[in-house]
Amino acid sequence: MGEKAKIKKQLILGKAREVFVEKGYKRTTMKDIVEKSEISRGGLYLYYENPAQIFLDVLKSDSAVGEDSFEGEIPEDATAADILLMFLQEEKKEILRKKDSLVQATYEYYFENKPPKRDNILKRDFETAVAMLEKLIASGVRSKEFVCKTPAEAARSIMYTLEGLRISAQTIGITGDAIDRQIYYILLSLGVSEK
Amino acid sequence: MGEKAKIKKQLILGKAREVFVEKGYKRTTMKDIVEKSEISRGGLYLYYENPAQIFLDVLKSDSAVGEDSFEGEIPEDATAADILLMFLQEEKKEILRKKDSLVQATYEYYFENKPPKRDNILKRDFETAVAMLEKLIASGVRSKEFVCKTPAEAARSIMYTLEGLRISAQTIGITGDAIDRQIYYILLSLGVSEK
Amino acid sequence: MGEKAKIKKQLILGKAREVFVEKGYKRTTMKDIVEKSEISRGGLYLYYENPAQIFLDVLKSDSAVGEDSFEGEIPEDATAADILLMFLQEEKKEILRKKDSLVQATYEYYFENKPPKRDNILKRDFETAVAMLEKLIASGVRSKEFVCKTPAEAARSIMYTLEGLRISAQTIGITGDAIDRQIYYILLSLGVSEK
Amino acid sequence: MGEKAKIKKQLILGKAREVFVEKGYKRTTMKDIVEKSEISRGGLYLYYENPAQIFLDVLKSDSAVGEDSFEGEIPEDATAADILLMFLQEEKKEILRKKDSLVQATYEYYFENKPPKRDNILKRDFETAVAMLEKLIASGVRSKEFVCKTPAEAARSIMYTLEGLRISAQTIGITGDAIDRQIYYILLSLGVSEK
DNA sequence: CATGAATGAGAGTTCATTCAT
DNA sequence: GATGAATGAACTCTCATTCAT
Repeated sequence: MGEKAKIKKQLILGKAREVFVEKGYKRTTMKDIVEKSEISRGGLYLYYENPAQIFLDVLKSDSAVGEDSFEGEIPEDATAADILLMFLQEEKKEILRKKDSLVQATYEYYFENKPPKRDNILKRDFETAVAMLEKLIASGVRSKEFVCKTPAEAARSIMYTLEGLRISAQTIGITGDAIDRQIYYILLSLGVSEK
Repeated sequence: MGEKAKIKKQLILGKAREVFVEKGYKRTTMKDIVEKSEISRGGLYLYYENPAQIFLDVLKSDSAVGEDSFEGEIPEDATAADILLMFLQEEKKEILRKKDSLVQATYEYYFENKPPKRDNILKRDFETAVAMLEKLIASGVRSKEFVCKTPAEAARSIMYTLEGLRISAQTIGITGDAIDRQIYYILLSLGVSEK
Repeated sequence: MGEKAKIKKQLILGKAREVFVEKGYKRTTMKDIVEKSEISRGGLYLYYENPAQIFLDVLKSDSAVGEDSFEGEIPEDATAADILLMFLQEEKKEILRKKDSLVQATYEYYFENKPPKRDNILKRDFETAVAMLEKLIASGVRSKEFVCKTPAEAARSIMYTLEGLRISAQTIGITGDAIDRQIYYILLSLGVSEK
Repeated sequence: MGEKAKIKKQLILGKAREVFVEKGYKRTTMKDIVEKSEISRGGLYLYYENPAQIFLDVLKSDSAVGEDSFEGEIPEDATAADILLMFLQEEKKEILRKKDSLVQATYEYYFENKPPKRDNILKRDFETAVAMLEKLIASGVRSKEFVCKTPAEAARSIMYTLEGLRISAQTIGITGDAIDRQIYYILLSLGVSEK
């Protein structure tokens, strides 16, 4: 029944995700998930021992989804600057998308459950993105599109800026324009002049 | 009366701050604050109606403290780059300081209590810092220390990066070295070469 | 499930009734009911959201009980005066019965929860009794037992008098004799002379 | 300082009355009275040991007011029927007057604090009114206005009816018309035909 | 006498978790 | 495996009452 269990878990996860998106992590109760999933109270415990476990699984499945969603859409002849711009604009959309976002819940979760070093999905995703950006920048430097002595730090800087924008969107609020200006500044810092 | 009440509020605030630092915002209960403050259950309600009110006051008093703490220490002959570096290193210390930090609680609070536009202390502090940095950068440009076409965006970029580092410290963890490298990259972006 | 729930509700209702009888409406706490019912604190909330809901259900079940309890006992050959007397003496018993009476709690409930027009059980019961009395008096008039030009008002007058006796029993106290004298006066007013 | 104390008590009583009228007996808290009276929390306890004592005093002062308020207004040449009608119409007004009425609070008080036999103000007032009515009816009988064999019971019947109307006004609601019809029925029962 | 800050018992309510069926 | 009724600890908040000033 490992098969059946997986299907059930998927079902729970999907519904739980909706709840987490809507209410964040802390405000979500087992009851909420039980009601959304149309599963029995006891049934939930057959698959998950506590709310944290559920959330972690939601996060995992989300992380898996995010990975390949980007790659496919890149045109053959795209320049490094094109790709970077695409990436940043994708991030912009996600930052502005308040609804249907796990951002808040994720932060909340990590506030409560301090980094278990390994198995820190957030960190893995972050590092993956950094590595990708670094390669991209390095390639842009090679093709003379970018000017950058430290692609590794540039990549990290971009990621921290995005992270800063993301959290700011949740707390102090942020406009699309403000993000655009930051995107512009990032490209500027890499020596890209015209837009 | 008003005087005494203020003193009592200060006392409660101090203790409440400790609790918020330790447990974050959501996990903190009135009971926690009551116990720490060595005040009676009902007594707390004489001064504050709910945890949100207490937290906001803690935040306010913290914001007030932060404001003037920096100014005094700047040497007369400090260059713009010196000052910027000092500011960034101050921030570094604060980012790394897990204990005695309200960061987490603050984010949690703003997750729950969405932007009251005005009176958003976080935003006000952010904008104040941006304005200060912008002036600093502009002055650095004038003195030929910095190269920067868009001081406003540069200032914001620095602030978003710091915000990204701050939240990362709470979620995926971060080292002092990593922050140093970002500081270095910021200066680099402003055209400062030797360190 | 629905079946079991109903049985449990009945059980709670029975115990809650005891508490309401003993302590009235306002002084009754959820805790009281919980303790009497030998149910858990949270358990009660599975069936009822607040004390008002419980009380209303107690009232409903009581109202249902009262309805048919009277009819069956009337002898075939009873005259209108006989029946009226029987009714009044039944009421007398109830008025004097301090213990096992929901009267006080009922009044208290309706003080707090002002007339929801429909669904006002008290009113419904009152009007039902008025209608019954009116028919009875009219029939008595036809059979020359009673003299009454306004059976509708006579019926209401009887009911208001009973209500007055009932509340007086709870506040200023009342004796069986006093009620008897009022019963006598009622019959007298309807032109019934010998007793 | 017995004099000063009395003045203070009067002040408290007046304000407390307002609160009791507005919120009833049980829902009224010491806090409410303190706030309305603009007296200190501790100060209240200097004069009254508990809410019951305050209410009883309010009731007493009210009872004193009611006593003489009626007598003065009777015209010299009024017949017994005139006076009775005046009395009943006065009562009607009071019954309909939901606001500015201590009725509910009074019932609530007597529910909680069972009749101390002596010193039952409610009873005393009731009996006073009964005695007055009895005299009135007897006088009416002598002047051939009324037909009544048992003025004592007639008087009591009127009072119970009024009591019934009063409580009904608070629970199931009642219209002015309905009261009028009862007044009409009372007069009819006393053999008064034209109105 | 008078004050009002402080107390603490106790009310209502919620929720993660268990366990008999 | 699956259910959902039941549990009880924990939380928020209120209020009569006290007592140092």
